[in-house]
Amino acid sequence: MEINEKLLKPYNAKDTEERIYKLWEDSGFFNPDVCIEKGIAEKDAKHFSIVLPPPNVTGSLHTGHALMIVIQDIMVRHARMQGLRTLWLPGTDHAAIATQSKVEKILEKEGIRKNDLGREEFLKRVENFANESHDTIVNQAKKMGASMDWSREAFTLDEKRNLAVKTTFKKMYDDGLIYRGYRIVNWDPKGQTVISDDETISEERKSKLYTFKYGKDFPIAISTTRPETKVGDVAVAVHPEDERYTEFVGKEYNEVFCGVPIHIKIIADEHVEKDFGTGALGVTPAHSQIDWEMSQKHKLRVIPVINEYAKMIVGDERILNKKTTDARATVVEWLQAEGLMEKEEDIMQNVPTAERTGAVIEPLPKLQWFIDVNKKIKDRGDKSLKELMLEPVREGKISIIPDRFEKVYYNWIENLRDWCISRQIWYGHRIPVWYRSTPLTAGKEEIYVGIEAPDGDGWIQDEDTLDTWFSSGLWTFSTLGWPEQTKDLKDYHPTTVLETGHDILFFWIARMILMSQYLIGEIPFENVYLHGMVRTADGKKMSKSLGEKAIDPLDIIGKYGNDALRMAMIIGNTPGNDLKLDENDIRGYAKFANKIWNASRFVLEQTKDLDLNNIPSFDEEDLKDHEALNLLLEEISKEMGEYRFSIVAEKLYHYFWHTFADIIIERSKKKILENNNADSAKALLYTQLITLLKAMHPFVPFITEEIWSILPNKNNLLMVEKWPTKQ
RNA sequence: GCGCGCUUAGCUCAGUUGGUAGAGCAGCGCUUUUACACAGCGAAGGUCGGGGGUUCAAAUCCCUCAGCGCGCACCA
Repeated sequence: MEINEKLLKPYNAKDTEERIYKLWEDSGFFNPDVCIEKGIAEKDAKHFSIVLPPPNVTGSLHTGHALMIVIQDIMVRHARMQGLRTLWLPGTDHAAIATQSKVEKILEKEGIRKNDLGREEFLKRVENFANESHDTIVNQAKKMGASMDWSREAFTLDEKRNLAVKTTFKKMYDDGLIYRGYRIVNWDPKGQTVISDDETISEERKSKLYTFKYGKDFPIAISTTRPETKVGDVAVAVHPEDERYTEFVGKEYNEVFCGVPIHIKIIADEHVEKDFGTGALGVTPAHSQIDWEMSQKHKLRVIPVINEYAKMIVGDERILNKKTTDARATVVEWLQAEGLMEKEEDIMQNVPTAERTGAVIEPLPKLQWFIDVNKKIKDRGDKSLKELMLEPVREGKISIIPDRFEKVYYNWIENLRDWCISRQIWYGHRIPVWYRSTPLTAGKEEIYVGIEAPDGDGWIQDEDTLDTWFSSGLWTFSTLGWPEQTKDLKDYHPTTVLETGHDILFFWIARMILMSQYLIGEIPFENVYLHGMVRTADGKKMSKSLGEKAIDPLDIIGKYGNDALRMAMIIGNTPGNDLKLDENDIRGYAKFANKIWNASRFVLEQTKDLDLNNIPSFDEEDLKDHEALNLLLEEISKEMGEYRFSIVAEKLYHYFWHTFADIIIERSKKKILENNNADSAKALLYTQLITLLKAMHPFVPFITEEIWSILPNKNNLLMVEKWPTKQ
């Protein structure tokens, strides 16, 4: 047999990778049905399934996505080689707010506002953008070598997922878990929508704490950072045990605050901290969460004074229609002029901002849809959603890697409040609720909740859409066909591993556990593997705002090859810890690919006359190395099962280079040249190469598959060979 | 305020039941030997953040302090 001429040239990752991916894709082996049909996996083999955390259709994939694809592809390829029924299900996320605001920004450049277009036309634009992003993403994922079953691809906003969403909404509504309520919510004045608690980020900012009285004769001074909201005050709260103020509790006062008449009652409430400011708190029920709660308890009036654009809606020309920040300056001036201001001090304050738009959150009272996380659910053993989320992790049915995140998870659930799910944006799953008020309903509104629009005239559907995480929460089973009881659902759920970044533990993982436990009464996944954030060499979080410093995964792949990027992302990267990605490392692992290529060339040249049907036995020296590799296989097989990919990759790297290439190949040269146990040496070269190609395949799939394709007596693709065990 | 993580060779990081410190990259020296100069070989480099404790033995367990990072809560 002649040496394949490919081997005579240096390894060219760029040319090879595209060809190899096509080979895999055409083989159909990404689809477990094909694997079963062709005898790669047994029909009754254990399943191994992963749903891809769907990338947002907001553009393209970044290094974070590349990392997630690499880790999952390693798991999936390893499982497939073990003969498991292996499914990796891809998809994309409509990412409601993120995508809509992206398109709004693009339109803005053309001078178009979404209201100019109208809902329908705007949504068309968003869908076009989403489709383009989707195509880019799929293309990129393929370039990254992802062995996903594209035939099962899903989208969080396609028809099937929409049915899942509506079915869920209706069931939750019927069970009394979804309700409509008027209360203080996080309003994003820039995004013009409500957002959930988890979508806010608190930012530390310098701020001024003002201490003053409402009027000259008012007995108590209060402290606040937002004097402009005081036109909506209805009470002053003091601690019940604060002796300074006991005599005033229960008294009521009329004042005119910066031109606005206000009526203030002095109340006692344990929420108040005696030591903060003056120990007295002006209660603004419409614009503060805590004040709202106090107002409910003490039966106080709620007076909204700020609107959705963060502008004042009360007062005279000095403050009316002014932005809150401008109104604040006016009120401060007025307080100073009136001699009411007692103190102005600089403080550091944590201000909640919107995760997506960066705008300062304006707490506003609004009528929104919520999920009740505390209500006991009858057909779930009288447990609440909170308990359903907590239980499987506590009982070890779901294990989180690294396990320190279990504590974080518990802590989040303990502090969890009802989940606000309605959003005032256009792109997303429209809330399946219809309203009607007719003379017959006597001014009261009729409500209909259902999968389809109700019969009859006059019904108007809720304008709002659902929080994007509502549909994401269904992902492990909506992708498998639920609410239909499909074969896939039976075959692949609960999924084996959920692999994602630790930053979406609450957003997504918790919501998936909630939905799965509630809707189908089982866990969504057995294991959660959390990777860290990808950072640049100087420690910055990799993101587009970094511009040139951010590494584009496709650039890197073009330059050094996918296999090199994979090794750089896996070695030295442990779950939960951030990864600093340095181009130098990637360059280093490109050398490794080259080493594999050259060593393989040598082995294939030396063993071309080897009788593969009758491989000679090893001499004593070679037998030792044969057994050393067996030992290594034993170790790494165990470590693969423990998700210790960094260790495995490093061991394989080290063994291939410093044992196989440095020692075994070097020794074989001498033996073959001197014709001293040359057969044994050749046998060892060949068997070790075969074994190492298999073991390395999940980590460096392209180059190993390419070398495999050159081997004389292969019967199939390397990707479906059996994972090597002791021989 | 509560909690978590990190601190190991110049840089980036491994180090899972405690048993004489590991890898990659960079740097240094030598070698163009026919798989590979996208290489090989060799040497150098660390009181494992400080202090204390448990132990025959601690990077590893416990306490404490410090620096950095993160999460949650508060946010008048």
